Amino acid sequence: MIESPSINRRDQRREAILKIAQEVFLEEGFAAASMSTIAARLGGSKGTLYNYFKSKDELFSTYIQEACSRIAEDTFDHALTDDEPVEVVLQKVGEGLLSHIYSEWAVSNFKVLVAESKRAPELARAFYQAGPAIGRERLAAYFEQAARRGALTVADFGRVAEQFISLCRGDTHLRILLSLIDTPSPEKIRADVASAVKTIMAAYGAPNSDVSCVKNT
Amino acid sequence: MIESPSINRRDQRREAILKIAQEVFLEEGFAAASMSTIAARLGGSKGTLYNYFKSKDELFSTYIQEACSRIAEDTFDHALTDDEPVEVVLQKVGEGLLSHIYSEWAVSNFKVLVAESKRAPELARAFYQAGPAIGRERLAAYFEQAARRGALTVADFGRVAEQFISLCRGDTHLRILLSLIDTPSPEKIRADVASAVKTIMAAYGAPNSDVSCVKNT
Amino acid sequence: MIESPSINRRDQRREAILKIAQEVFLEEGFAAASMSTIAARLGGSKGTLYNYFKSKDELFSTYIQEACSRIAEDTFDHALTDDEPVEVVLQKVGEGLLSHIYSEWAVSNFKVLVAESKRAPELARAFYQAGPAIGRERLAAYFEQAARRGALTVADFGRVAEQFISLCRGDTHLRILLSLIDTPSPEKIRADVASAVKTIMAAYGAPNSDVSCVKNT
Amino acid sequence: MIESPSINRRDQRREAILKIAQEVFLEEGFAAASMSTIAARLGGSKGTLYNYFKSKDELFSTYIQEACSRIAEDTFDHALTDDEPVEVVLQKVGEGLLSHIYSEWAVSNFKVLVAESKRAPELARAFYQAGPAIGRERLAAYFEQAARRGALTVADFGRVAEQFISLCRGDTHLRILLSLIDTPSPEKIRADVASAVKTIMAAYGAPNSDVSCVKNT
DNA sequence: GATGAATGAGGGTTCATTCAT
DNA sequence: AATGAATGAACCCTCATTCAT
Repeated sequence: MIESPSINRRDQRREAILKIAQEVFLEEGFAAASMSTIAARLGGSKGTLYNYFKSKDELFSTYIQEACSRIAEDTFDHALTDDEPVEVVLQKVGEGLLSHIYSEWAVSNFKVLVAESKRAPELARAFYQAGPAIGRERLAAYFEQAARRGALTVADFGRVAEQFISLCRGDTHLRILLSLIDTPSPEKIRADVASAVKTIMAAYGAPNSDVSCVKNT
Repeated sequence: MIESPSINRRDQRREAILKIAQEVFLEEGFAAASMSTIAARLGGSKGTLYNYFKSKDELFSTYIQEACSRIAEDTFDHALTDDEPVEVVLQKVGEGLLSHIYSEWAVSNFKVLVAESKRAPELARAFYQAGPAIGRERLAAYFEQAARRGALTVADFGRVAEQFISLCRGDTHLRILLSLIDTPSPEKIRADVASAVKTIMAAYGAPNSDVSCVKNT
Repeated sequence: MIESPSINRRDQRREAILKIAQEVFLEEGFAAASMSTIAARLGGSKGTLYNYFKSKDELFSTYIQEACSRIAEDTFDHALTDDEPVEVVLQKVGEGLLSHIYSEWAVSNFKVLVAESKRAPELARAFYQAGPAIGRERLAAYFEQAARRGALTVADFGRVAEQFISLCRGDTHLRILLSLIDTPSPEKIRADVASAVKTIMAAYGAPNSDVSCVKNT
Repeated sequence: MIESPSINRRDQRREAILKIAQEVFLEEGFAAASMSTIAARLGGSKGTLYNYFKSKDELFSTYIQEACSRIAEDTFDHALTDDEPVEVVLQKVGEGLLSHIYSEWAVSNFKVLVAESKRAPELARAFYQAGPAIGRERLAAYFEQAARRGALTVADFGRVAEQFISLCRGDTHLRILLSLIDTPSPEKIRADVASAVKTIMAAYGAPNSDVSCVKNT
């Protein structure tokens, strides 16, 4: 019934190592991060690291994969409801999205992935599948429903989903990646998203909808 | 009046070093690039490198700065003319823009900058100012003119410029940064831009314009 | 009278460890063999190894000593009979000897001993006493008997025994030690021994003997 | 005309490194020898070693190859003359041979080669070709000439050459390889060779020869 | 100005060994 | 008796940097 405590202990240690490793990788990037640094911060010896992970590469890739699984958490789902006007839904979704991808963790993560993408494209792919790809698909599905309801006049749902997300990110994401600005304030995020929503609605909103709002329900 | 020839020689050598350094940095990234590799490719000795650049860091930052100055080349100017319909102009501009930022050189460059942005944010800033910022300003100026002419109903020119560029990049830029895809084909670029143009025109095109095209000229 | 079963168990485990250790030492040599490898193959933990053997050195030396005791098995005795002509006896003995010292096990063993002889000469001595020395003595005793019978004209029995063995080994042993050839075929062994026998008989055979000397050929 | 002194210097340094490396390899064997040890004994840094040799393996293999070329020095040629009786020639040759292969250098060398022969059989082969193989061939050629002169009744020259060498080595070589005895005294060598010569002559000496054959015994 | 030998700190990794459980 | 996590020293190797020539 009860898991062997030793297994628990081992898992805990492993998690602790991964946590430290994540910190160091995020701070310094893969190449500059050293196993010595990680071990020192862990308060353990380098040998211990190698008891849990075969190599620096494996440690890195394990961390990335765990990170990916964390990304998939539903940034979208709870917001993607037909109960509210499209603008409202998009605003919520957009804000949630930006809050997530602008978080310090996600940004550092992304930078590391970009830096190592040539060396380890499969990690980058895993990240993309777990994150951006899923988000876009869900949003596209929402657009499809909205179009069926007549709330939007959209033909290529995937494309418009991509466009909405791109509009939300705008230049800001780029500037964050380049460390030119810090995490934007909620107000800035709200404004950027509002702007994106306005453009999308202007382009694809149902023309006869007074307030571009779904009437039913 | 005449520069001492020895100084000329020195400059030439310096340029040669920078050229090689650029190649190596682009291929391997800052951390993985080694002074030995650069010297070997140069056909010179490591000592020589240090005669021209105090350190690896200085060599890197010099290269980035030179790269930035090359970015500012007018991707936009020749296309940004009032002589053609807005859609046509935007299509041209968008294609030119994407061709540029999707070029192998620009992509590698950008990756390196992202990877090193924490270590050297001033380089990233220089890049941003020399590249994206200028492009956006010029496009904004064009939108302003177009709005004055009545060809567009745009209030915040800078914002729409940003939106247009973001729409052009879409997800593709992201996937390139992650090494998930290679440089897109001209057809793909054309289609992406066309999509962006359509959206922008749908959102901001002058309503009474039949073909959303400026009539004069 | 009866050994405690726990002690039996302990001995069995100890033997199992030695068996695995032998395999690994033979395959990889002392330096390259690691306690981790041995433990892994054993299906146990490294800690267990240290419960049975104080150190890697002790494990190694125990294995060598056990190996030595196995060497002494009578390669010679059954063949060393006065019932047959000297040539026949020598041929049999020589073939038995070479088959033994050319076996994979003996070769690997010998290589390891040579490699580690400086570090642990007492092991090498144990091996030599248990193997080559005994073999030579028995052969010398046989020569003595043969000489008494008049079948051979030998004065220094030990010397001739040594010579016969050396002739049998020839260059082949050397080449095996250097991994230049694999275990020779029985035909090759037979021929080498025949050659050695012929030389020994030519040098030491009783000239007028029609008892101890094969007539044909 | 004059070699660049810098090249000379480099070569000298390289030779110095090889010399030290040889010492360490001979003392400790390949596996146990460490680059740190070599560097320390050299009075230089590890980095320097790697400026001259790409890896420990390359350093080792270079040393072995240089050692091989040193082996080929004519142990035999000057002695292999037809001007003297066969016994005398063989005695000289045998003593020269044993002096050489029993030298501390050759013994250690051989041990190292045996230890590493699995890992690097090509080195072992190079050694064998440069040393034992050549020696045997030269001796075989001498036997052929002697047989033509009627001084010996030998059919298979190569075989007898091998036999003579094996007889010379006897058990002594084995015991040296196992570190059971030190380099034998000249007297011991002389006696061992004499014994080998006697056996060979007894077996293959021309019976009626009064020139090349010892009469007594 | 150019060289390239030399350095030494630090990289990732392995391994015999210990010890609490 | 058995485990296996932890250690830390040592391993081979790389690299930015210096300096005498």
